[in-house]
Amino acid sequence: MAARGAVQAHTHNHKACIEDALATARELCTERGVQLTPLREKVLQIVWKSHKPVGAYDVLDELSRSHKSARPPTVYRALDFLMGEGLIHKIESLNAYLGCVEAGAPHSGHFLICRKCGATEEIVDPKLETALDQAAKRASFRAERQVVEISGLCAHCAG
Amino acid sequence: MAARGAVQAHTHNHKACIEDALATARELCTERGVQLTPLREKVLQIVWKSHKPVGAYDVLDELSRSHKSARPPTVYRALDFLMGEGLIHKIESLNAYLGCVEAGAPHSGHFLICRKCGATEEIVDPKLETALDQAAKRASFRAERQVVEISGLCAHCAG
DNA sequence: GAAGCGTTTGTTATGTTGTACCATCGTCAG
DNA sequence: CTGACGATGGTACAACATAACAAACGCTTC
Repeated sequence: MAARGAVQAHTHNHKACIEDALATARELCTERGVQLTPLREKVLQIVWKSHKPVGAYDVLDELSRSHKSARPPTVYRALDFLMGEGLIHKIESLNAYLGCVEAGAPHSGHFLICRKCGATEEIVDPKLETALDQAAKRASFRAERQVVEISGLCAHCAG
Repeated sequence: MAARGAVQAHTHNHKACIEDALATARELCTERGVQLTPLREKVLQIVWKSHKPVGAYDVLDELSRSHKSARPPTVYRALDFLMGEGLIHKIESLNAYLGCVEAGAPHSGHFLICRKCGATEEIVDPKLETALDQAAKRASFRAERQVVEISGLCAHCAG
């Protein structure tokens, strides 16, 4: 199995990566007694097609090929479900969605977004978690959700 | 003068706070040889009316009172200018804009957003900066911009 | 003061992202 | 059977943002 949390978008076996994500999603939904319907699974698959965040309307375009009746609410409902189950994240600075590499563990994701190639890596970094918690604590703030999106150039594009 | 970087939205003298921000903006623009026109200054003032992020269309509504010809591009151009000069920040998770408490020092802002009262505090935390830089570095990523938006409950609303 | 230029603003239209709302359909418990 | 619930179908619209071009303004130069 591919290492999680440190996926190298430019070098890994992506087919296995998608399969892995879908299998994990199926397991989690079964455990939780929620329905990963064909529609939802298809949307999850579309989001996982690359390691680049994908817009809701791009999902819609792709989804329309197999689900002619798909409309914006169709997509947003599926995306909301998937986010609720922690299977995807929304990248706020791009208004786009990305498969979660740590599905099952409830968390806000932290992302490195390459502005050149678009590849976006979800990082899991305990030190960063701690620093964020501490920063909130110092301000007497009760943190519930963290949006951390660092954009710049990935190792590949920075050359 | 109010402490910067640790403004307590529920307790401070906000009139002085706005005046201070506008004065700083005027100085900076003069130094830089860019024009803080009446329109731009008015938009800056509107954004600073509270410590809550304000949407572009809310700015438009308010701006329309004095500038009848104001349209969406009017507002977005002013907001773009103000962001370019580092006088305001965009809160990506809310699609809204907030006055910058550290105008003059180029930086990505880090924010604590109360989901109950909406008050949003820009924090300046060197440890957090370092943790973010380190996280990017560990992934061989060349960071250019950081979006850090922590939402939850402020000290006031958490009781 | 007229011509040329860059910056700012006016103006219309449109593109992109996201939701409200109600109808329909299937499944399952009572 | 029927009522409740979750999922999907479908229409319309709200909210956020930009493209493209015209007009006005200040400045310099001749």
